[in-house]
Amino acid sequence: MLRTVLTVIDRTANLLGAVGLAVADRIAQTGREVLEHAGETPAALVVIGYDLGPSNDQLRHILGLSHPGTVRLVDRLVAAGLVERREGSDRRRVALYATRRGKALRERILKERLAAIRPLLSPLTRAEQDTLGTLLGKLLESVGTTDLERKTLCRLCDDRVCGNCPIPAEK
Amino acid sequence: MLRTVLTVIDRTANLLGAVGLAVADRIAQTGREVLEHAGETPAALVVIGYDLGPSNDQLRHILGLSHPGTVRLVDRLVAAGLVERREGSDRRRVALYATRRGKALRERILKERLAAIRPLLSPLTRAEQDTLGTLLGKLLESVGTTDLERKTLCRLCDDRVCGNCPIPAEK
DNA sequence: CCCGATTATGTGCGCAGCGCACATAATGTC
DNA sequence: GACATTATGTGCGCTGCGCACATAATCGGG
Repeated sequence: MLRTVLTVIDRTANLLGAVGLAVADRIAQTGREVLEHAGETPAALVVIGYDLGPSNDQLRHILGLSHPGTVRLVDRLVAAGLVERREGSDRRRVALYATRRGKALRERILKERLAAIRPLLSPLTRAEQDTLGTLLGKLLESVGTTDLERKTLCRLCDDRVCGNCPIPAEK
Repeated sequence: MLRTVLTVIDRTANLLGAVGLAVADRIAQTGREVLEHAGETPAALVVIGYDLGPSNDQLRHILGLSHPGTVRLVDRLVAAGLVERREGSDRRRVALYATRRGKALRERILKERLAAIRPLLSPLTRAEQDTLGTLLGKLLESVGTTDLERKTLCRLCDDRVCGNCPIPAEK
């Protein structure tokens, strides 16, 4: 009996795993198409594009990369003309800002990402979509305890379509 | 008004994107920890482990990789002693099978994957988890139209906790 | 006020994962 | 039996990333 209950829970977990994989696959593909770069590069552009001028180190923590990996990633974005390094509050820090072109591509990433996910919801009725949204919201609240974790979680989000996203919220 | 409705839908899509990213991150991490290999390598071991002796080419389509990429991936699995190449039905084909060690690691991957996802469901009540499962199931039904797409979708699934998974179902 | 600890960035180097172009072997087809 | 088709494997290079190390700026205590 207990066995059955556990199996049911795990069935849901397994389904969540499959959906998560499908979603991540689609997001990664749009990232490659729009940016011609993979890995955490799209997320980096989204985070930098909030215009808060994050340092290399802040970015690194959000993306969950090593420090050299982050430097090289920014190198690539700079070489592509999408990001520029400005002087930070401190003479050691850099402040990262998206260029005009970078912001335009960032817009496309966010737009295409939503466009890639949206069709997955189409088999559900409006009411079911609402229910799903509520459940996912509840689920997400408990995922990120620290502010950093929540920023990592939302590193590819479009904060304009989602109330109180943690990244731009706290300057 | 229409604007508002669209925003609500996109809010759900955005939340799904965040959850999907969180799930995929966790799955990828367990893959690295267990296997010390990243990318599609864990999925390959899971697919091969169904003991149907897939060819290199069948595997490649499921994983969505190029053919040389798949060969090298299998090379790595063979080098690690997790997979062996046997003679296929045809003298050109290879039939891939997991070794004893490969099967053991595959078990760990599946187990750790579920263990990584399960905590995400904990903020939901049992009833809510049930509802979520139903919604996700409905959503998944429409994702994979072809048999191949469904195999790709389920390439990391534990079919034992999830009724009618398409991969082992059709021999 | 200066000197060591800390913080932040950048570099040399290498490795994993993957794709393109090409080579080779086995099987169908006419 | 010649030729397209199918399936695997190789040479080569590129992207994304981490480790170890170097360097510059700031902080903190004597």
